[in-house]
Amino acid sequence: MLGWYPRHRRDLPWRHTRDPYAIWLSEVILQQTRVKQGLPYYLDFISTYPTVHDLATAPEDEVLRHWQGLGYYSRARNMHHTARQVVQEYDGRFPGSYAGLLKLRGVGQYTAAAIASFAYDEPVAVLDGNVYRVLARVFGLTADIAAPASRKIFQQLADTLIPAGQPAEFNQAVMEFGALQCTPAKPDCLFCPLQSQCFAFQHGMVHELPVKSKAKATRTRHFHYLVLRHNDTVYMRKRTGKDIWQGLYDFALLETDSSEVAATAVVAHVEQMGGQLAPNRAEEPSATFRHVLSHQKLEARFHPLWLQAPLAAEHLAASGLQPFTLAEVENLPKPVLITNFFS
DNA sequence: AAGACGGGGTT
DNA sequence: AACCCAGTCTT
Repeated sequence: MLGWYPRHRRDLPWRHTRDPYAIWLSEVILQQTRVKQGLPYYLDFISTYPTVHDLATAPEDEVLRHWQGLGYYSRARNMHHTARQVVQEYDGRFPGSYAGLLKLRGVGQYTAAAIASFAYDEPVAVLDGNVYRVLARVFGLTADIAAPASRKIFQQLADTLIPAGQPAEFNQAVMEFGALQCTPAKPDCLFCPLQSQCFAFQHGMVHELPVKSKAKATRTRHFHYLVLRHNDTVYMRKRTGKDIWQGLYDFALLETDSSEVAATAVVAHVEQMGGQLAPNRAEEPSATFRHVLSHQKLEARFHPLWLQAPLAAEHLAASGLQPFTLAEVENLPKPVLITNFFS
């Protein structure tokens, strides 16, 4: 690994720093995210918030707006919380050990190991999708990598493999090797330096390893968005609660179990929110927007609805709706589905 | 231990 | 359509 890595490593900005803040930022962004997708976000964040103090003092909406489109938005909310905590309770300095880092919200075993090894040279092995795959193939481990109980098998092995004094180099090497050489599909076994010692290659099991149980099927949800308008105002709502897209803005929502919704149900919902529809301004609902999440399929239709008068303050409070101009909407953090609707 | 949580790229 | 990605948190 240590021979392969210097010859193949990509030149990435977070590889030029030992600053735990910058490393933490990159690692949180890269959780469940490919380097290619995360790189522009990292560059934006590190330039907008060069220090943990800059991030800590930013409003949450602004942080989410910068995160928009990257997905798994709890990462951004947890990251923001941790920045504030580091400033307020840790005097602006990140914990200096794996155990200390693990206490931070949004920092799990992988991220704690990454920061501890990259920034502090602590000899703890990172275990991400790449490392699981490389170890399973090279050593012929058949434990189901989707099962939490399998982690300790891989972690124990990985920890013993770290060469003395080079945890940062080794951890990055294995991940890079998994990302570029020992890929999930069509790994480059022909030119692999581990060919002769790789269990999977020697036993013709490259495509059977790693073993990973399949995820549960996803469900389909039907969204009917009520796009309430009055003159230049559009009403939107910040999503709270335990559903998807916490902290992002969308419209008043009528969720049904089919792609159709009765016009009377739409009117009733508007009136329940204190709205009166303007006469003779009925518009057809949009075509269906399909949006796929990891665990849900969404089918959304947007119903343009013109109000006769602005919504009163008491009704805004009750429904959670807030009035915005289109220019303001631009700066709100929104799910990609909503962004697609506007464009 | 199992589910929830995004969006984009590859095969 | 299935799989995967520099995973973590909640239940």
